[in-house]
Amino acid sequence: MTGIIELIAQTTGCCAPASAGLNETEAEAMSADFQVFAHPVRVQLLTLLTRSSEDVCVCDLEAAVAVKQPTVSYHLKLLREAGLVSCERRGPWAYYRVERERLASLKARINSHLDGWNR
Amino acid sequence: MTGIIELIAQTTGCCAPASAGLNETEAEAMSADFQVFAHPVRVQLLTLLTRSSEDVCVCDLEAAVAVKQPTVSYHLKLLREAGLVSCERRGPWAYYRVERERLASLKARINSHLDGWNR
DNA sequence: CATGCTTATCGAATTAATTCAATTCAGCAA
DNA sequence: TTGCTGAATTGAATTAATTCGATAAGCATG
Repeated sequence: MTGIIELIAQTTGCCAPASAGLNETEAEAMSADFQVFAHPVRVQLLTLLTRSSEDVCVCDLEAAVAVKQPTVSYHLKLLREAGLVSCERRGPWAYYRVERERLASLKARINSHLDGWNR
Repeated sequence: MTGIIELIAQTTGCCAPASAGLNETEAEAMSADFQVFAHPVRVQLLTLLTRSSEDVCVCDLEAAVAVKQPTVSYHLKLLREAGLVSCERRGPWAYYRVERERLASLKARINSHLDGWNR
């Protein structure tokens, strides 16, 4: 027997039963993964860090981007909270490095998100 | 002979010459690619569209997400401007579809961004 | 322990992104 | 035309993200 939804769909001439969607929580998790890379300064910082085999001093990071020190610190904090970088103090300086494992798993997750859009 | 920059670096005890960074324009282009997917509603819409072999009526898209019609329209516009979807009017309805080629090339671009962070 | 240096945090302002009621526009039917 | 329906746009408000001056916290040196 035909359900109400389908009947309505027939009546209105549009709107098929229900769609194979993503629930909001999944979608939020996915978009959050992309968010991390959705700002040029974070992209620059991450690029710099991944390209360096040594830990990088914050002053070098600051020198490489076009924003002031507190802003660099802010973006580094976001990257830290995302688990993508970690830091260590050596004397008055702070040295940052990429957490390559964590970055790799985020990349893997993003790849699987992208794969989900193959068809 | 040693340049001023290096001298200063030596003096301060930190800050190496210059770093293998990304220029701002490149970084902006990269982050813009991620931006597209950085909102749950766009992720939901795109998922729905890629999973459907048929064009999808806007009313179906609206039914699948938790925002009102103008908001859906707004996000569809962004996806359209990114070239990822296109639409066609059939009578009073609008039907959307993924532009799979465009989506594929964006995905490829994102993959190459991610690859750039391998080391 | 005062000073200077580097980085993190606070707080407040600015800017950008998102949301939706109201309206407009387009297509269709009477 | 008139009225109806679905979708886009407008405009204004809200919310989120970014920015940076000022300040604090940590460390080393004299």
